[in-house]
Amino acid sequence: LGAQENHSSEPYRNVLKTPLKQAATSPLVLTEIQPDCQPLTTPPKPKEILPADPWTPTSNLKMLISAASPEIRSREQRRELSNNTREVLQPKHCLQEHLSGDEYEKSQPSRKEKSLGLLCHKFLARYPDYPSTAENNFICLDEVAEELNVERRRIYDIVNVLESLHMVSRLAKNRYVWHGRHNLSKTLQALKKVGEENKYTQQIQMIKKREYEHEFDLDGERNEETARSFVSNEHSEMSFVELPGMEFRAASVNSRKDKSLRVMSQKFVMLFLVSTPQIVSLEVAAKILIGEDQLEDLDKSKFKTKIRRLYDIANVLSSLELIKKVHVTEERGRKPAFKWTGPSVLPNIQDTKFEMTSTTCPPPISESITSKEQCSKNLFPSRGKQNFTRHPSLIKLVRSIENDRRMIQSAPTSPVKMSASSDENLSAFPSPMAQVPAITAHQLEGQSKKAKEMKMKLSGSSLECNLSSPEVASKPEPPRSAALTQPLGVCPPSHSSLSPVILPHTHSGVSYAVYLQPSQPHTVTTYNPGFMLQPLPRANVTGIKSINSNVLNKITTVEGDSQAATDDPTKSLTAKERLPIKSEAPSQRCLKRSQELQENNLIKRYKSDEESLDTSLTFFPSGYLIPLTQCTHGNKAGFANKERAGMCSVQHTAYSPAIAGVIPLTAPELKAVNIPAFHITPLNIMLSPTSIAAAPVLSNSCPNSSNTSSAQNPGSAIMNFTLQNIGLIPAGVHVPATPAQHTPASSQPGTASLRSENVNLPEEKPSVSKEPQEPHTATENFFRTPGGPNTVSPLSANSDGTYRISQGTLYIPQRKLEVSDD
DNA sequence: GACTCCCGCCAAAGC
DNA sequence: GCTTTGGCGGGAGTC
Repeated sequence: LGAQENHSSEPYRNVLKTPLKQAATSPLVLTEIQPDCQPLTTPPKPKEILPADPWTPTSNLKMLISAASPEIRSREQRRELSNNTREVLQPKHCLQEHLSGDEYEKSQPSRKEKSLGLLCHKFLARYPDYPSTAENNFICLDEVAEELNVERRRIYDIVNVLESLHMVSRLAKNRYVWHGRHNLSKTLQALKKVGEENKYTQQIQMIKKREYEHEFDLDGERNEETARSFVSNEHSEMSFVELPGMEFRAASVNSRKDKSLRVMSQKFVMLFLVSTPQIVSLEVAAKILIGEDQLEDLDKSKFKTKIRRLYDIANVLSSLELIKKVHVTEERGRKPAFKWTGPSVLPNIQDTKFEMTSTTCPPPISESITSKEQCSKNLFPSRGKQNFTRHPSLIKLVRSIENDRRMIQSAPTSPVKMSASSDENLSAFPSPMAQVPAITAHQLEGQSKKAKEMKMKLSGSSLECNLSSPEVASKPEPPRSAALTQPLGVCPPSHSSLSPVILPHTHSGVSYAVYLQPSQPHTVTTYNPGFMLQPLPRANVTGIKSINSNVLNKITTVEGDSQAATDDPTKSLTAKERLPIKSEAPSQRCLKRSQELQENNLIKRYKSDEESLDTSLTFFPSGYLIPLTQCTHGNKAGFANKERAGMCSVQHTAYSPAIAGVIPLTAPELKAVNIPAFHITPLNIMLSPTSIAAAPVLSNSCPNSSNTSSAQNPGSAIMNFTLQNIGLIPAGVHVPATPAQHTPASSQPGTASLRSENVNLPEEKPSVSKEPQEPHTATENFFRTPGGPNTVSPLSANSDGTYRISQGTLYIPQRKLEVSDD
């Protein structure tokens, strides 16, 4: 068939392009004016023209686009041309015979002229973006293929991608219906949501992390944790995301769904929608798609095939002007990538509403999960299978999150008003879409929701900490003390005047984030030995946030688009969720490499990325919140109660969506990673009593925290005393706390003392404790000397009343900061 | 030599 | 059993 098609179409093609090759207008213009084009006239003999006037790609492009327009030729005319094609077939053959091989070759349209993108342009030119229902929007593949002079196979490529966006839908054999862009916004919203739920952001980060580690892998070892993640998702797959009323009925859709161009297209789009900036390299996309297939698919041929398909998809998406090709320059050179240029997909309004209110009055759970089910069909077909990025240890966390969520939602003070008018998604995804297994969707939702809740709370409680987020920054600044009354605290994602630094525990599991005064050098901690993390400018902070997206990305420039970075303010909030994937198996090697990278102009690159990432939110501003995450560390035992569990869940979600912070890690696993963003130099970290503000954040849930509700220890007392003294909590208000991190401060700007201790380490009093202790939990590991597991480094009191962190390791979500000695 | 991606084989699904 | 779909990868054109 293909041979026949080619055989007959080539002459036709020539007939079409000949009269148009002299068009002077640009392709785009031609596309616009096609409706006014006159019917094709009899083309001059190619023979006469070719020698003297060789076609240029541009002219051919113009010609082909124009030729493809349905307005140019009426159906009768097309039929006539088709007939003419047969008539001229013989002459063409004669031409071929008369022309030399080279000449005939030249007479053929160039490769570019036959590109899928161009073909798609022609295809799209046939139909209005927003067709009226009254119109006859049927598409007959045979007809289209004939009219566009291409094999039907090529039309399938286009249609499949269009199907993924619900711009067309299959009606019957060889027959489709054109929907145009009517469903596009809904589709994109659905895709974005599914993408978020599917943790594509984390997957991207994971891929980048792997790249990073591989690139600098000294011994060639594969990151076991990462590999395991891939394996665990070996059979993970995601089915086609449908919109109500547009479900696929053909068995073929499902039978080949796993590798369908449709599904691939949707996934590809999802990557853009969840990325910040919305630039996705083919390599990363291919790896993610492969990762969802099978681990063994990582072989080169499969990879190449995936890349081919992505090019196919990208060409169509480019024609739709949803993406645009760019290049990202990394350490290893230039890489092809695409930038999203389509419409901004606003956050799910329902979710937004939920975010805004759920902290105190979440909506009924059934309502909140509805859209999830509706927007994705069989997102996770196999409940037993794990999501791509979901580490096994996440399962428990997710469940606890859900339990907590349910509990919260069932609370008597939880009436949530859902704005019907704004809830487009609900109406957008009615019951027909409710095919997503509720549990997982719910779990995922719980995670994302909690993250959002945290964000909202933070934005409201952490003052102006989020300068890079206009929306957040503009919010009224609540009393500082209010932060303490809130169950959760979130680290402001970006540079702020108050940099969270310490997280003292409370018996209820609430820790506190202490922010460094803006005037203070945003020194967070030090890296041993003799290194210190130097604060980076805001842009750099952003870079830090995404050590994944930046450092790991190693993107230095984005060619072809000076505005590579997204600056859509609407993404600010969601960006908070896009925390880098937790370093699952960070190694010292990474740290070294980080330093190397640092020396290799990373800072400079961050600067170059400043613009592009300007609005990106980070969870690691220069003065930092030190989350004591360990909710899952060890287990559920850490969840002394649901409340705590919930808090922890939220924390995890907020600080490190995905697996970050939730995977039980051994001390060795808690090695530093993603450090490259910091400049490390020796320094003490101290906090001035007058320069700190505290916000409650999730506390750690020590596995052995059964005694967390026990009488307060000195650490708690000191913490309360300190908080009261600095006005962070009203006198009389007592924040029960387990002996944990405290926030002693000094008046010495630029330095801060940190303390960390575990409830189970009574000997580690908040004030002074120099007895090394084997870290048992993540919290303990927060301050651990690099020397070994038996070298917990508690704070030590200075003579001036400040506290000092001795050499050790400070863990921040997803990354470790080595604390050096004085 | 790497990047792009057209082309069409051929198998699965549909009818 | 024929037709429709569409996965797939060779290999050519382009950079």
